[in-house]
Amino acid sequence: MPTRLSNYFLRTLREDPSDAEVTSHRLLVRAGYIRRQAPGVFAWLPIGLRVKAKIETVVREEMTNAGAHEVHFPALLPREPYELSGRWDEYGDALFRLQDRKGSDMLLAPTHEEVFTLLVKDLYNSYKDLPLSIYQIQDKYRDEARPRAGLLRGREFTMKDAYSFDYTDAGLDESYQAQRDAYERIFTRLGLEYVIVKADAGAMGGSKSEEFLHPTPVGEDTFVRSAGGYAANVEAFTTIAPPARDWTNLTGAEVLDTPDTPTIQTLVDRANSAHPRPDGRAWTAADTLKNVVLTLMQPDGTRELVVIGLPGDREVDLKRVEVAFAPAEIEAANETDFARHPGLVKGYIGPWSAAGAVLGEKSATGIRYLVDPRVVDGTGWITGANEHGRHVFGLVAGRDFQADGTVEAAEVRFGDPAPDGSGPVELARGMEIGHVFQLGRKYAEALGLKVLDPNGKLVTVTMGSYGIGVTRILAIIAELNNDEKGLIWPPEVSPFDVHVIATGREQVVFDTAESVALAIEGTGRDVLYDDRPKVSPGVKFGDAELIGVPKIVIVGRGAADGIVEFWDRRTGEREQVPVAEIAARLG
RNA sequence: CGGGGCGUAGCUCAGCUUGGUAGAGCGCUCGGUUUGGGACCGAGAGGUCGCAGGUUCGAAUCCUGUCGCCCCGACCA
Repeated sequence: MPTRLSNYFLRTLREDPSDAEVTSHRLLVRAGYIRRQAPGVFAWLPIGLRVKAKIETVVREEMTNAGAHEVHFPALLPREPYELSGRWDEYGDALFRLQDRKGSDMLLAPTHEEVFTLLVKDLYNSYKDLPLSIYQIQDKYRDEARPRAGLLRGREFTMKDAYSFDYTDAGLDESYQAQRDAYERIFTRLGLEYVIVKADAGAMGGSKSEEFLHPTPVGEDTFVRSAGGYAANVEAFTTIAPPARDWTNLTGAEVLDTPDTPTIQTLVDRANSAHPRPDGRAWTAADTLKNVVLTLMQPDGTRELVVIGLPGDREVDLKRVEVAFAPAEIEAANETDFARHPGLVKGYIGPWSAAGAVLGEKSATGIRYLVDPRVVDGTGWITGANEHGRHVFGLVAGRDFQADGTVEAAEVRFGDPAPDGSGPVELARGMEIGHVFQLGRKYAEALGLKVLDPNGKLVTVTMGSYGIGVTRILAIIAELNNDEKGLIWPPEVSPFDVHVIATGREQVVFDTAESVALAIEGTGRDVLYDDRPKVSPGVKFGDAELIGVPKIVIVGRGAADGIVEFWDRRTGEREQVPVAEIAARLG
């Protein structure tokens, strides 16, 4: 039977909801697909559920094609597995934690690596059982600091998460590739533009990781790409270190007075006026070495000071720093930190002073000192002399100071060279719609998942994890497919295939509409039939446009003559069609 | 966590500056008319003005506190 609007649980709103800003959120609420329950938490109404199911169908079909089997875990889980993997602590405030009546800690899962691993451990113990790929479509919970943009960034969201289990690295590569291929098919079928970028494996652990980003200015990920085909999340971008230089002909370092120069700009100005370069070229920010003091807060509560040295024309990219020091949290050093290290003179910090090394694990302060990869041996810098109002000029890396290592902390800029030599990169914004990871043995090791290999040896299983944000995809599709009147669904995900409208008061209209709806349904299509009596045509047309089913059939004034109208929601074109031909006309 | 905005009927909002019996449009109910672009007439139902305290003869309105929501930023495997 067609779904009849007269008794469907659907209520459209005439006006935009006041708490919805972004288009997808606004339209999905207004057209009766979802309702907000709490910040970042939404209820799904029947028509919304249909769209969600359509997307899930595409995902399921491609998971099946990739050889993965569907399972379903609870969202509510005990603490223990997450304690064993370390994520109970590492996940921090983003984890929804709760206790049962006995006081046992539980959580609402942000992802399910641990329990999938334990399930396989329970049931499998031979290499003959592998490879294995299993997946679920489940709601995930993350207590985001600031949920926003409706479904695009919620605290509860539906995700397809798949996990692969292999006993060899080559097997993992194959399983990973199968999921990656499936993702390409899924996004292609859904008509979603995507870019595959190298990603940081982050706190998930593991090695190889790629993100599927949908390029959009409202995306919250920044990625870089080169004309030569390199693509990476900025968090995963690696800087090419220039070759080390010979310093034998460089003059010695010299401490000079530079009063009132606490910032790079004031320093460059003062250097040019008071201490011009011998070769006549002006000093620039790139000649200075900026030293930023940060505090690392480890999950176990330990606090460490670290100083990062980078060219003065580069800003620190906090996201990249976070990645570099994960899972530690980064904070700016506070007054207490400076008070504890009188050797650091705020505004004039450098790795060296007339008295010797100031930064580095073997220095007077013992503070770990990491530098940007561009700070190679033989490069000379203007940097703080650890005396108020004084800088050291011509301080040469490798000769005058030693760093404890390099760190990817500097911002990535337009024109920076791609690490694979494929040319300069440009920056763009994208929204993460999928993520594939080679987890390796982190979880299997922590939870003891081993199998006997062909030689009878116990080996730790290697895993992959693969996520797709189902509800986020739904929101992006809505974001991409609409006009000022409402939604316009792509056929593959539309809640219904055809929307039949009966408009008029004569019985023949409703009789005709009824038979047309049934006839169309008879061809295997889902039909939404607006059979509401006493609702004016304007309202029905408006609702149809808002709801966004791409194909609309209007049964009205031509009904008595056996004529109905086909209305293409996307183009707005209308066409008179004899009743007998309408089902065929729908293609 | 920092900055900004907003809490009044189911929805969207006015009223607050300058204190005096709670408003509009839409939606909803009943009766009637109307039916190809959000119709009309008549009669209705519906609100602890976010919450608490204070000032006052009297508070939606002024003061203090508090809670919540939205937006920007920070944060975001």
